Amino acid sequence: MIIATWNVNSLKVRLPHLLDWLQQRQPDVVCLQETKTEDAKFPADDIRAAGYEVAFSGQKTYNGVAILSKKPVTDVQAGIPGFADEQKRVIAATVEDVRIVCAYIPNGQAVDSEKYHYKLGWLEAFERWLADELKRHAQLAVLGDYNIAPADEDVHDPKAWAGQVLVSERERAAFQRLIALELRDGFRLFEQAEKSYTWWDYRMNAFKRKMGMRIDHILISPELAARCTRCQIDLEPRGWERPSDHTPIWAEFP
DNA sequence: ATGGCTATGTAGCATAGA
Repeated sequence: MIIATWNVNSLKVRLPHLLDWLQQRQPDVVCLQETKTEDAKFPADDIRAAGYEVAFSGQKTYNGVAILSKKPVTDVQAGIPGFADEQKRVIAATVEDVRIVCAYIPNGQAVDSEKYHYKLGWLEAFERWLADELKRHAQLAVLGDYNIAPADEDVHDPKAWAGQVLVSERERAAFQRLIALELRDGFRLFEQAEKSYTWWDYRMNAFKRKMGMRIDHILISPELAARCTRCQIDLEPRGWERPSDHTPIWAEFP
């Protein structure tokens, strides 16, 4: 089984890229973020025609998440239980024996802004919920755009970014609390190339200049980690015409 | 270099992303 995550930055614009990538990579499960599409306009028929079941929770203009799966999905849950949030940032579903959580964690805008505090509160609720999910599901995978670069090696210019949103202490501490629940950073289970990133700014040729950040992650429970044989960032779609600013990352469980 | 790009909603720019 291959599970993947990709912030598509508008599913409407990126649908051709998504369909090409599904055809090429043949992932079993794909988590999408920033679909920016209300449910009534979700392109479910195109995705089903490509051989995937799909569960989605979206809104106009902002946010929006979806889970695609070749196998049937059950127990679909949108949003964090008990946490009131207008923004469509989470959907979870079970595929075979694996619990999949797809998350678009808030950006936070700037340290100590209103949105930053929303991000920290959101992460607190997320952590509480995941602790509960871990008790119920031995095989748990939490995929998505975390909007946190966990360590300096995940940042192209750590000095320039020091203390800023995406790398600030409080955000990284929140990320480490997820790890402390007994979730592993799938990407770091394996040796990886230096300057491995999942997001590059559209401006200033950042992708070509390798000026990126690793902010999209696949966190997995110990039982899944024991089964994981590979975890890779797929750079190819970021080089396509009119790309998302994020590129997919996937993990394999034979 | 406090800009630089892209997407959306909506009709000339504002907001948001990261």
